[in-house]
Amino acid sequence: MDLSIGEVARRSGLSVHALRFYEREGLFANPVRRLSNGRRVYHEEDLEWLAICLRLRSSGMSVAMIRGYIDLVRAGTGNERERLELLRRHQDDVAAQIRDLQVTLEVMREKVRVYEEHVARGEADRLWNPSHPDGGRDSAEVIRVCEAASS
Amino acid sequence: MDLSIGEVARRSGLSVHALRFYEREGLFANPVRRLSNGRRVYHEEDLEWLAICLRLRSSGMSVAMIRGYIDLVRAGTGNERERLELLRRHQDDVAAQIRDLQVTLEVMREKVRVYEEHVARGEADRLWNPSHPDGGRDSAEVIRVCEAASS
DNA sequence: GTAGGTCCTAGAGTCCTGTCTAGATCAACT
DNA sequence: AGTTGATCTAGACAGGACTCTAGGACCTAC
Repeated sequence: MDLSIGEVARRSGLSVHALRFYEREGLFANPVRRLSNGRRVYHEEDLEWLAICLRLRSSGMSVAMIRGYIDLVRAGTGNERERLELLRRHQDDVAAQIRDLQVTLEVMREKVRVYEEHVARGEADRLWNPSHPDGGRDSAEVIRVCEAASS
Repeated sequence: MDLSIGEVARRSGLSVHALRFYEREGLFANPVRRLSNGRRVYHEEDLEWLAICLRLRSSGMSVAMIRGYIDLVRAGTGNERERLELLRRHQDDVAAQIRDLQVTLEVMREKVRVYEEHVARGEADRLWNPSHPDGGRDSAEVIRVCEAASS
């Protein structure tokens, strides 16, 4: 049931360096135990916590903020409202990120649509006229087309 | 119609430092023009492009990738397929980010729900017994509760 | 007993994205 | 004339999150 740092690295996707770094930064709730020879010993629950940790990180919570949360947990009972506050703030933050990305996704879809048309038109031009003259179509126009997609 | 760097900073939300930095990094499609005294002159279309730029940045496209795109644009017609490829990749990337954040949001909601219950229970305990004894409820349990929310 | 693989620590290095500083120029008020 | 405020350049500095290095220990297998 004991896991070595290499094992945890393999299963969590973090590097052993990152695991030691996270430990130094105080991101483990229960301090990592050691064998008599100094080697770290992890358990399944550490992997579970790491999975959450990675989710928090990938959703934009900084290492410092995660430590803030863990510090509260370590402080024991009595600060649950604070933890809840922190979690709620991050929840709101994630929701805001999603909204923003959805707008961006629409912008990207529109830009891609415009470019697809442009490329299709280019292909058509080429079919008609294999020497594909530039005919006044320059990069400035394309940029304008791109910008139009954002409005 | 001409805009100073300060004006653009104010309206774009970027700092003047960042604007000069973006220029050095080649993020402007049409090179920024100068007055005879060396000061930069911007126009509305620069602001429009900056708005897109900020969207690309905030959706995780690196400065280097944006430059890659702009380099294609500057190279003129003929590489539209490449640009389209690049835009599509980012579109997919944004879609993936949204999916991931939606999972995270669910996890957060669950954690918040569990904590709300926990806090409510704590309040109830306190009502029953104002000296709020710890009664075996320690931080380890809370962590386990948190982790449970992620499975 | 020695080669290979995993691990340890402390601390240096890297990459990205800005941000800030110093010293100079220029235009506009007072 | 002097002060203020915006701008310029080149380059130093910063912060976040790793990533890597050096030098050493330890275990296993051949």
